[in-house]
Amino acid sequence: MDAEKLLKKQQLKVTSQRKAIIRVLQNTDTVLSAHDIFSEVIKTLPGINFSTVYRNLDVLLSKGIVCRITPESGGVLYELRREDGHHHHVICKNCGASIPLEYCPMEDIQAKLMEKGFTPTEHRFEIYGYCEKCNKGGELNEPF
Amino acid sequence: MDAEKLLKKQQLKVTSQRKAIIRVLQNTDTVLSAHDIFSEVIKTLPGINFSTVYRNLDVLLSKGIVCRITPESGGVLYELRREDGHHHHVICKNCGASIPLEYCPMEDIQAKLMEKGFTPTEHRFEIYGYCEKCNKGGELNEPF
DNA sequence: CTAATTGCAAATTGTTTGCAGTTTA
DNA sequence: TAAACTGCAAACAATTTGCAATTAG
Repeated sequence: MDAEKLLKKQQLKVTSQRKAIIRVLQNTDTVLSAHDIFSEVIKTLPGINFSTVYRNLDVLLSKGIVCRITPESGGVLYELRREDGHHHHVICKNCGASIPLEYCPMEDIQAKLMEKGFTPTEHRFEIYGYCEKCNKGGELNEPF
Repeated sequence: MDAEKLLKKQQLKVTSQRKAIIRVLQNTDTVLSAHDIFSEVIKTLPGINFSTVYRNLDVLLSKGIVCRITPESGGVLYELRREDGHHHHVICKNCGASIPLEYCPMEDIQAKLMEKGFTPTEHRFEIYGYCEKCNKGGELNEPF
């Protein structure tokens, strides 16, 4: 779905800034920091401000258009949320590649938790490591 | 194990600040922010500085004495690392209670990832919700 | 005694806010 | 044209740093 449609669907005003941010996220299969996004967007929209990027990532997040990833090492990363249901991430520590994972561990333990009187509302499951490409050839970056 | 032994075992100098920080973590079963820890430690060690707390949390982390939790909602939380092997956390969003979980989802998919050429190095699995106590009675805090 | 550690103050980073002008629906 | 959105500059919170004095081994 293109940027404009995504925005309209969520009843958000269609601005050039929002379209640009979404396009950046659409044109990559890696997770990006707010800074990454800003420095990409500014190429096509030289006037844009950092606060606009932050504000829009927040609204996109609240509307479920993007999702947020917070690696143990710190920092906050974003990616476009896939429309096809709940899933988790496998993320390459070298190139940032984000691979969706269908498997969800909650199914296996939901019942057990409820038994103990704990009511789960959210969970996160993320896997970090090296993707096929980065495994093999060459130098590693370790950006996070 | 008492604070002093923990430090000696990791070949760290035993200072009153480090002992105090570890004791705070030992005397709770909830996850704590750096700020929480600081305001607790300062009660017994009035002169301690925030930077000392941060620096020491870093060394304790690197030595595996504490572990770090970063909820999706932001912020960084710490708790004493349990000695008994790998485990994950179930955390109450109301009172911060941290319940260890023996179950680890990696076993179930490790092989599948390797097949795809992905080499996992780390992972995280955290569950958030409400513990038995908070489920029932009373007002909720939602501190994170 | 020497290297590690601490307190202090200042710097830095990442993010958020108020406001006045601009744009979208 | 009203409400939403943006740029700007300033504020902010959390964390880090350099340095001189202190302390543990």
